[in-house]
Amino acid sequence: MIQVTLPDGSKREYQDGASPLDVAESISKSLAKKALAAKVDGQMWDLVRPLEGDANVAIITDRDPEGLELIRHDAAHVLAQAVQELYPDAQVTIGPVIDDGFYYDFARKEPFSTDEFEKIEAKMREIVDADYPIIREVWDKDAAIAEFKRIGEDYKAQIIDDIIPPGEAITVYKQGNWFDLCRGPHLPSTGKLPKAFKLMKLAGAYWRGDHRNEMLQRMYGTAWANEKDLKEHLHRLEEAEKRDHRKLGAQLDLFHLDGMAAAGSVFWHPNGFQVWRQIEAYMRRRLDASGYEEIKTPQLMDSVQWEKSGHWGKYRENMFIVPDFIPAGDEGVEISVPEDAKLMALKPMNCPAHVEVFKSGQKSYRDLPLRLAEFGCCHRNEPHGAIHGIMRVRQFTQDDAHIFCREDQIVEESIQFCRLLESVYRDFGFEKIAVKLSTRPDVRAGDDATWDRAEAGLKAAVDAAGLPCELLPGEGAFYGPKLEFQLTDAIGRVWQCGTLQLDYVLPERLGAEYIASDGSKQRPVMLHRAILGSMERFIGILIEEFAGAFPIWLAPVQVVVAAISDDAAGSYAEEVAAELRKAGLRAEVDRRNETINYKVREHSMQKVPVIAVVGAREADERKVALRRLGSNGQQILSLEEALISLAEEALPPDLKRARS
RNA sequence: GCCGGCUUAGCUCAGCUGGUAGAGCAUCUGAUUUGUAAUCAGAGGGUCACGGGUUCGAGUCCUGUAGCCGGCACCA
Repeated sequence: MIQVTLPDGSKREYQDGASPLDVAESISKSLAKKALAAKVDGQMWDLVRPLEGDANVAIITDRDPEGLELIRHDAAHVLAQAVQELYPDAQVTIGPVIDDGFYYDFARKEPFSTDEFEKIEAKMREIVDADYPIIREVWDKDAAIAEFKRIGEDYKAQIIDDIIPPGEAITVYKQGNWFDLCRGPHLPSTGKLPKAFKLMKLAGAYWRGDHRNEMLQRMYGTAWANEKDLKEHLHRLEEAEKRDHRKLGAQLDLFHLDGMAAAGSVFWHPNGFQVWRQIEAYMRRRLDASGYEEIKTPQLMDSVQWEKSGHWGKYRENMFIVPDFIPAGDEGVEISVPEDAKLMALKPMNCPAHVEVFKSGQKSYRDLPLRLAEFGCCHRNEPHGAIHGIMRVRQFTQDDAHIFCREDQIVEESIQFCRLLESVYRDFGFEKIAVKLSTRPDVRAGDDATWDRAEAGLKAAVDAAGLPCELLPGEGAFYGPKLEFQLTDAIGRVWQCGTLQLDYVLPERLGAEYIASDGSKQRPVMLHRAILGSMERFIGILIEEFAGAFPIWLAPVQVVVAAISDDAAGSYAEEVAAELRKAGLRAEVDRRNETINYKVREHSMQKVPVIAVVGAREADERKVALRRLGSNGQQILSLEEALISLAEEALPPDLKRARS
């Protein structure tokens, strides 16, 4: 007999060899029906796999997150089986579960087409209807390799060969006459897979994620416990698409991109640049209040400078190189660069220039920490496939700063930085910030004691700011550990925004030093840090976060004064707008010959936070009718009241705080 | 950079199996002077991304290039 403890703490006895399904059946018929798998002593377990002794058993259904994961994993297997039945020349590789679904990578000469999805989905449904039992088998490693090779599945054979230690057994799951290497667990049979799945897209993916390997064909799918959840998911995707910053950028006339004229660079329009200016002004105030000094450094620097910093050797491919010579002035004459022309490079980052500023003149320990900030415009020649809207561009402006300090100041500076960052993000409305701490890589500069201190310092800093933090062991830069602060776009893609990196190497390479209290020359430590990351990316994320409806302090146009008829209220509308501008608001007038319905609709779609409607009545009584974006009521105020309350409302969050 | 897809008016898109382009919105003009999400009418606007080919004839078929989109790789 074995004793099973259920999640509620109750204990039951079963025959030896009983499975979780027996446990479920003994509890209730309906539970047995809903059961997908089990958790045995915290480990996922097939429903019909016999228990191996006394255990804690929890039955997993599609209500559990683990259940949904099982469904998606099985959907991947069913997809693979379907594809192989339809296309016997396709080889299977891997097919994991991802957020909202799964994918499967196939090797096949001929490209798949999304036109074939319908056929594949139909075959998948057939496999579900066939209700093949999914059977777990334990195979010997060498036998498994031989078998997968025999049936022509070279990728599978290679996976087994590479990841399974010699002598260890592997598990194979069979459904019908199809089988796959898999750790499991799985549903008891294919009939248990809800048909709430859908193939979503095709993509290329390198075998084992290495660009030197051949490219496989990846099929992405989504799978849910029921039709309703699937529908909701698809609806969410549709809604998210409407928030795409590229779409809204055009609709709200914020910016445009032109891949022909300037691939990867943004043409900011008045509306978009107004948002930029508000953000920049806000950041300046925050930096000024936090002991930073703003500088401006050269866009182009001599290649010699980049050689010294080490970028020329390692990152030259990503830099824009500009030969320093005077080309022939005549039209039609082909330009040839003289061989002895000096080379310059557009800066891909600001650090070396900031070190130059630090180095000019003598620095004393009394000057530290020295915090040099710059809205630095950088150029990086990114691979063309990497460019994405305004999120990943080739010209971008970092809200960059470098803190030069003594080693014993690192922790305090890091804490201050994390607190500042947290407060800034909160002002922009971001509550959830993903923080990653990347620690020492295998190949690194500096001794372990220094790394210990540096890593502990960064950890202490995130803790002090009250931010949860995930460790990424081995992911740090070779010169120091780093913190990354990530935000998520409308469809769940994660973007790095803020960063804090410790650097002992660059001050050394470029010979930065200060005079210590004992008169000796010392190396400062350098903290690279950015809060927004890049203006472009951050604005892109803001657009998606707010679906284009910026909070009033950021909105390009804060108030539109719409006249009901030009004859009756046109000049009063001008007067109201002038007063609003005097009160510091960004206001526009709409006295076009259009109906008020039309104007309200248009400015609402342009996501203007406040529409001030004025007609004959308002002009007579010197009032305004305010209509807020997203509500259809109106608020009638005297002009004076409106000016005071709107000016207060439109104040940036930091200035609002300073008031109270 | 790699795999796949896409590219028709300022924008969103039609254009069947090849017979030299069409709608809505926007723009302009006129009428209307309007009370909270589209007033009516008229007009202008396209080398169908670009280059080459097949064909009597190409937006449509083939091919090359570029850009964009979705992933992958990259992201100091």
